Amino acid sequence: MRIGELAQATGTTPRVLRHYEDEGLITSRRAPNGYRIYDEGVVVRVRNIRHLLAAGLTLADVRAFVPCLDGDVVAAPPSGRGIQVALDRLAVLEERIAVQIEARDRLAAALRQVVEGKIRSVA
Amino acid sequence: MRIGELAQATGTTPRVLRHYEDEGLITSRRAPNGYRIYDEGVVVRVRNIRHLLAAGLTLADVRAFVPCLDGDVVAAPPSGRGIQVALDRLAVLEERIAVQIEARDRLAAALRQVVEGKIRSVA
DNA sequence: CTTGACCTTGTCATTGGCGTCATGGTCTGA
DNA sequence: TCAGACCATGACGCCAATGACAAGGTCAAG
Repeated sequence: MRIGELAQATGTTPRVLRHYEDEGLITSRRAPNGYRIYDEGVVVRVRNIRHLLAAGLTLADVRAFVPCLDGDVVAAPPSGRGIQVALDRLAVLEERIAVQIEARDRLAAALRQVVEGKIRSVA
Repeated sequence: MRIGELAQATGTTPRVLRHYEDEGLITSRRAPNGYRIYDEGVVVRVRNIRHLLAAGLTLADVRAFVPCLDGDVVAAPPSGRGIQVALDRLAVLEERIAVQIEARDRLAAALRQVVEGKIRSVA
């Protein structure tokens, strides 16, 4: 299949697929005219990449999963290194969430005070 | 006071303060030699900016608070527009947090499955 | 007079995953 | 044979708040 078809099949864009290739996450053969040609299996591979991204990993993280991207990510477990990367990323996510929650609470608290002050001053 | 002193007094850097000035959040007089000169009050102002940033607002958001940055942010309530901006930003924060939590849960769930699979296959 | 600590403006780099041109080759159907 | 749909590479834009330079002026102390 060609890049446009793969894009449609995976809900992405040609731009995205070329980017993944630049990043070494997928590969392609070339037709005589230079067009990229993909095997059917790449569909699963791209979907797995999208799953990992949706789970909060970065493309760099995903590279650690390259060896097992062609199967079901869950069924075909990643290497120990892949798991380690995932655990690290999980920690990063937790940290980011904690920071944002703190920020939200600060903002909400300040806002509450302000609004209450306004209410009191009006009442 | 000069920029270096203000930076120290507010726990920032000269770079940051010039940026805030470019963004119209603080002002300064100039000494004959071109150096920026700040009033004491600017210290509070910068601290308030930092508070708002720490609360997850952007510099653009902070601009809506400019009129009330010289007092205690909580004691001197912002304009209705300021409150609206803060509320909008709060919604953005909530949304971002929700997305990240979802991502974290997905990753954690996938990881749990993988690890359990590994354990079962070993046991 | 010189070192060195301070200040000035201006500009590029960073982080991430793409979107969006710009420019040009390739192929297909009417 | 010509439009129009597809493909190629390459490079800049974005969002945000700085960090990190470069190249230069200013001033106090030794």
